Amino acid sequence: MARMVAERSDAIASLAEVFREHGYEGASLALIGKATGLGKGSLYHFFPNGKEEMVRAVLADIGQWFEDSVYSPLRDEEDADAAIATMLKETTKYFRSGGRVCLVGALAVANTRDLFAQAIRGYFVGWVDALQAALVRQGRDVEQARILSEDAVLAIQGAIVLSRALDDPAVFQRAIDQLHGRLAFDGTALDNSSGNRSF
Amino acid sequence: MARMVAERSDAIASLAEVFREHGYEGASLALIGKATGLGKGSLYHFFPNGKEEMVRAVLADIGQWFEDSVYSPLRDEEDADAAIATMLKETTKYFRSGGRVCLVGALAVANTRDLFAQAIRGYFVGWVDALQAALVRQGRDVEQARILSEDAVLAIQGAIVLSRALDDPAVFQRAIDQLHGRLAFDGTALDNSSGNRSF
DNA sequence: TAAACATTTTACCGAATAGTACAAACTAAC
DNA sequence: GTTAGTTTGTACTATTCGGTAAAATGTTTA
Repeated sequence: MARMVAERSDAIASLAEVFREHGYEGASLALIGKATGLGKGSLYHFFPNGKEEMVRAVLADIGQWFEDSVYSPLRDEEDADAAIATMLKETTKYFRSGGRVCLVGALAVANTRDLFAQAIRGYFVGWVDALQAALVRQGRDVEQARILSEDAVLAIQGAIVLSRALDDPAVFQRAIDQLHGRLAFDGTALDNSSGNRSF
Repeated sequence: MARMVAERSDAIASLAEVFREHGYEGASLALIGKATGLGKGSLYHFFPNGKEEMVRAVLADIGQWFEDSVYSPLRDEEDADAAIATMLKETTKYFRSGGRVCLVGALAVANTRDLFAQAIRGYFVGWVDALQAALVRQGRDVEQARILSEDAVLAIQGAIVLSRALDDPAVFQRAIDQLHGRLAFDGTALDNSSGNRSF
């Protein structure tokens, strides 16, 4: 094997950034080449299927990062509140308080959605499910945990949109603080049985 | 003038749809021509500055619709609760339960954001301010109303993203229902004990 | 060293891109 | 019916697009 100095994985961080900033169609091979420092030949050597394969690699990388840094703690950490706090902290850092776009979210509202539908769905299903698990571990009702976890994930996506639109990171921060309050277990969750039977 | 059948304004609905579906860069003149039924000659006759002017016209049209159908009632309707219910109803219809993307939101997370920054900002500022006014009219604290209205607007944007990602209109609907509960004035708002928890 | 393989450079392709120029066709007013 | 102005079709730029081909260079293994 030749020198492994320039591996496929080395390019992925740059690829992620250029797709985040310019979208799928907006990221031309010229831009990609400039961002990665690789010529077309190298790019097509590492990603024979072109831009589509590059995005898939980026999505896989992003998915792995979230799995390790967010989903896994939410699912497995004993202290559910701590796992949720970690999620909010890591998410804030990752999205740079709304200064950084969520590539998956951006792809979800683009016309290229169908091409990556499975990966996009997996990203969000993983997030919602993991958060739901943590909320249930808090002692919440399964249904309420479902609603609440969907609510939290969409709030983060919306916070990115709004804080970018208003060009104000404080909007993102306030949304995260709101979520902190809404997701923290305050004991009242146990009281509301509202006739739900378990099965 | 020649046949008045084809006026500038007649094309705007089609333009809005094609930009919604394909984004700014993705909407080629070929697609635009097909969607509007106009050739390049006509398009550049009505919009001498090309795609940029088309998007500006679409954004102005969207802004006017929201002003009339949503912001104005929120600001001026005596019954604040009714105005909020109208907002949620009209919004659900407009975005087709998440099946239709918000062009302004999509532009906000695209690289073309800077080009339309003012219009994007105006759209969201108008929304948040109008909703805040309605919430204050309910008797809420100004600060809390601000937080709550930001929270609602970003939730709608996030609901579009998530429901599209999961390809499930029910997600959007649940988010709207949640908002209905959160925005309805239930008297507890005066206690100021909800929301903010220390951590 | 030499063969085997990995990587990169360079030149190239056809198609599609946004935008321009302008003559033809149409419509309304007189 | 003529004229003046509006709208549209067509042909045309110049550039960029994603992608291909293959020779050339580099690296590792034997």
